[in-house]
Amino acid sequence: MTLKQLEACYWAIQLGSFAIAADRLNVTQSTLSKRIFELEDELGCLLFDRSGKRALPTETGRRLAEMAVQVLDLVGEIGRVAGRPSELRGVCCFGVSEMVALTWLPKFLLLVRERHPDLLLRPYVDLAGVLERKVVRGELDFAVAPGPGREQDLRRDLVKEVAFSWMAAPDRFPEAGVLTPDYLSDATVITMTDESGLTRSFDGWCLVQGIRVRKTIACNNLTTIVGLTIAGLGLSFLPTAFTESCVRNGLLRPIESIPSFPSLNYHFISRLDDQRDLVRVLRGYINEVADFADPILEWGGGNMNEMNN
Amino acid sequence: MTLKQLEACYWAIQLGSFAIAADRLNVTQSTLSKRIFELEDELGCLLFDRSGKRALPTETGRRLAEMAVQVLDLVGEIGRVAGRPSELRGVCCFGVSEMVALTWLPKFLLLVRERHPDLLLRPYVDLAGVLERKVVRGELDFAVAPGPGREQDLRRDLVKEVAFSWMAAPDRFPEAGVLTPDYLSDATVITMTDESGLTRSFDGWCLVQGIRVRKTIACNNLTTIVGLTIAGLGLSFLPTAFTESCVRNGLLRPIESIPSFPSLNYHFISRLDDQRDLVRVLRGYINEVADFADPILEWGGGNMNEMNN
DNA sequence: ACCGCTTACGAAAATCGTAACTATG
DNA sequence: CATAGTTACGATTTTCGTAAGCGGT
Repeated sequence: MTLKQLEACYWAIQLGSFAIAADRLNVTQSTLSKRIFELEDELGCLLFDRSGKRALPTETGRRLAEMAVQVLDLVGEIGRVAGRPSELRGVCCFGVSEMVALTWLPKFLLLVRERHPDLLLRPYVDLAGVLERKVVRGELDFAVAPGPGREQDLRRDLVKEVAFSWMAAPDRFPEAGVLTPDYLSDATVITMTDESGLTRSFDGWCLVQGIRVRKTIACNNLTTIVGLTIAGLGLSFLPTAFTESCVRNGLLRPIESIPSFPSLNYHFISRLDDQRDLVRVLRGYINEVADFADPILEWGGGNMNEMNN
Repeated sequence: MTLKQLEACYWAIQLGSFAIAADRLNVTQSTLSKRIFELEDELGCLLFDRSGKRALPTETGRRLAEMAVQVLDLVGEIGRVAGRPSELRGVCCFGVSEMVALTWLPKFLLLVRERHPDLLLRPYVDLAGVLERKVVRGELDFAVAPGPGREQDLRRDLVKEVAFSWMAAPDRFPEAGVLTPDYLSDATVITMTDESGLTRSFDGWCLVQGIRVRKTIACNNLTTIVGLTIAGLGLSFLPTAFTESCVRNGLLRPIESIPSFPSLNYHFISRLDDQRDLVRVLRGYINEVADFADPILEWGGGNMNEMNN
């Protein structure tokens, strides 16, 4: 019996698929299949029922997985206790919301490349809801996205509270004005599409305030929304820090609202059953970079100004 | 990190010697040394201090061993839960007292050879005290010997209570006599040597009875003692079952004593920290054969009778 | 000089991935 | 016919034992 076999069996059961488990362990499906077979062979009992299309774990398999995770946890702890510098290798697929991609991600990638040269990172940018589902399925190792999410059974660690505020092109909103529910119900609001954490937050806010917004433009791309807002197509709620340069350059004006738009908590989202060093270490790095990273975009180039008529 | 590495580190620390640990794991010292080095290399810290002659575990090494044993126990349990038939392989060195060697051992060896053809057994016959020390040192995987022993830190599982009685050649003791302390203090008693469990029991018995035996012949070989007793050189206390054929053939006569000689508990002796399947399974077999095995020797050949003058 | 551990090296075995294959829905 | 898992097979890698080496007592 080897640790690799136990690992293979455990993840195959947790993720419900040989293929996804193989991906996660950075081996081919053939290798994973063989490891599981070896384990079955040694134990002399079937761990999976292969009669159907998918391989379903048997009762024995499930019991084994429960014990296997204890073994794997212990082994991970041994490494930690011995003060191993956690040299991560292989491929790590993870998800980020667009705000994260445009602010924390670059520093994060630099940090990881510096500390773990043999780890290949594959960031995947999408809306929070999509990311969460992919983490649940095991297609992503983790995600950084605004919460609260819809999926249960995910571990969420607060990374940072991100302040949002309403924004508009300066000529679209009275200089000293305050955004009231009344005004809002008549204005065009540019939101992200449904799966987005921002939109979820917005919907909740409207519900609580009793506001019904009539005209919305929904777009799945935050950068585009900023562009549309700068172009004067409507109001939007945007991360304050993220749009700081726009405000500084006079492209956007933050608008006070009553009540103010709530800040949004960004989380490091991972599977509850995922005790891997990979996840633990990268979680730490995300926290590290979230405190300092600035947006990578400088808004306010010539073209933008030309659009802004 | 592999299970083999953890196993190597654990036993090297428990047994205090690479060489003995290697023996126990059925690998060469070179292999064990390399496994430990690989582990140290991966963890990036020393597990042993090699400055002296022996390799002494470092603090980190000791902590690792504590966690490693948990891992190994769990893995063993996984095998058990999955209903593995425990195919034992390699070499197993174990000790038996002479009584055991001449009664239970043959059936035990047959049983093991039948159920585990790939396991090579190396029985080693010696006195209980010697066996115990070798188990402590790790030179023997286990021993079957009469208790109570001297060594602490050994696990003792009762195998069987063995009845003893005083024996003498028929013409050396009055037919209907009863052995009294008085008589005993004047008679020649044939005992085993000091390290023997029988002798320990005898010494204890004398102490409690307040008997001081003046003339003793001490021999380290039970079969020889039987022969000496048959030859009429003195009294001895022998396992009742073991000498049954002698009594039947008129070579020995059991002598009632007041108080009677206590029975002796034979134990399966193993290290407290030894959770291996090997030990667990063989312990079961010993219990199995101890209930049925008869002595392999038939006493009473012609030569013996000639001696008995 | 002996004992205990390490190193060097070659043989044997295991591991792993590509690609072809089978079965299910 | 697309998806999920298995099998075949060859190449790389790992593992292991022999034998020599090395340092400490």
